[in-house]
Amino acid sequence: MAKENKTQYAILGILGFGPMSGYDIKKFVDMSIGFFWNENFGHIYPILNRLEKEGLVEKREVTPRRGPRRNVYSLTAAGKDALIAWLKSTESERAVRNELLLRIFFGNHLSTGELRETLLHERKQQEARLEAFAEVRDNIENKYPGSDEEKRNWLITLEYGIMKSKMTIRWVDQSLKKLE
Amino acid sequence: MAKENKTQYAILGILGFGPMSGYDIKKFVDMSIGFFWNENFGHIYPILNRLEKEGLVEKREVTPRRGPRRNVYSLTAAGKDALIAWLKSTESERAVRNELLLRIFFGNHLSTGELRETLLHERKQQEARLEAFAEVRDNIENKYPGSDEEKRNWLITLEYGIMKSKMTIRWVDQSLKKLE
DNA sequence: GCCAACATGTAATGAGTTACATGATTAG
DNA sequence: CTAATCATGTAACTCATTACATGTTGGC
Repeated sequence: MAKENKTQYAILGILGFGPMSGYDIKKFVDMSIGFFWNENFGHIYPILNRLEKEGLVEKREVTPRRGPRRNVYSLTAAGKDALIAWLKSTESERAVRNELLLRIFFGNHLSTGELRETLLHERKQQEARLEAFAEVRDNIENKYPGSDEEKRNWLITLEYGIMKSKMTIRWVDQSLKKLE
Repeated sequence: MAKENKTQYAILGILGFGPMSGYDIKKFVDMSIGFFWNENFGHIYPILNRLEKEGLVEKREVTPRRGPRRNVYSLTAAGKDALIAWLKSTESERAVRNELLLRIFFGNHLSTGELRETLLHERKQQEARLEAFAEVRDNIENKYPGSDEEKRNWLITLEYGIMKSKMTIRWVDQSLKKLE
């Protein structure tokens, strides 16, 4: 089990909510944690295969009378152990890279107007995110059938997103003042 | 010029402050923008070579009477153009991945105590960052010989770091309350 | 009939990290 | 003398993205 591969932990964690196909996993990511996590098929399918070989997930082929065949995966006991081990570990993220800050840092090559545009573009994006968060909250509170604990944890991650967007907007506004 | 490669833009931007060796570039990153950007030699040297072939930077070999030989690179006109084109562009970052939030989202596999530990560990890290920022500010205000404009932009990026750490600490505290 | 959504997979490529290899100089 | 810092580079590897290939089903 390659330690640095984060996709595998995301997959194990998502299978912790119940058996799913690779296709389902991608949908799950996009619809619930898409605002702070991304995955793609070209990575999900090979890793599901590897996890199966390692005995961390179990494959069951489902061939319905109608519709294409699906591979439904579920967590094994070993898979749950691996998931929990990672959850308890406190390795920090290795790559710290903020492209926006890099652009600002090199901003002396731009005019003040162009720098303002860069900041305002970011502001717009954060405002759009804030609007999207309303929909996520609606999903959690009304459409999601999980336990209170699961909802609480989801809301905590959502709150992080909201606070970060609001903070970024505040930062843009005070930075624009500094450019005057 | 491969579009997705961010290291190349970081290198061009840093050479915008003056001619430097690959070694200098790494030091520069670590000492100034290390809190939001990272680079390593295994990537810097090959990319400097490629940028030279593409005519975006110019190499000058310096062999001092004492000390090892150095390759000092400087921005060409084409290099500056490429830098400015990237600065003006507004492609957003592709990979959005927050490992801490992923752990929280899967937190139903941990006890409340273990979840609290995860949050408190993050809180400690952010407090350490806040202390480190004091040193960065000192660097900017007292040791850095650049223009006022350069200092202002640097301080703006620093302020982002400070606000984000403070926000994260607030988020941890209110999340801990939700776990009670 | 056609497009969107369902469903799985591979191949090519690129980005970035880590380990390794080499050698000079300086400070303690 | 030895450790740290200066200085450059390559090789092996992993992670992730994108494009491609293939086929089904349901709705308009």
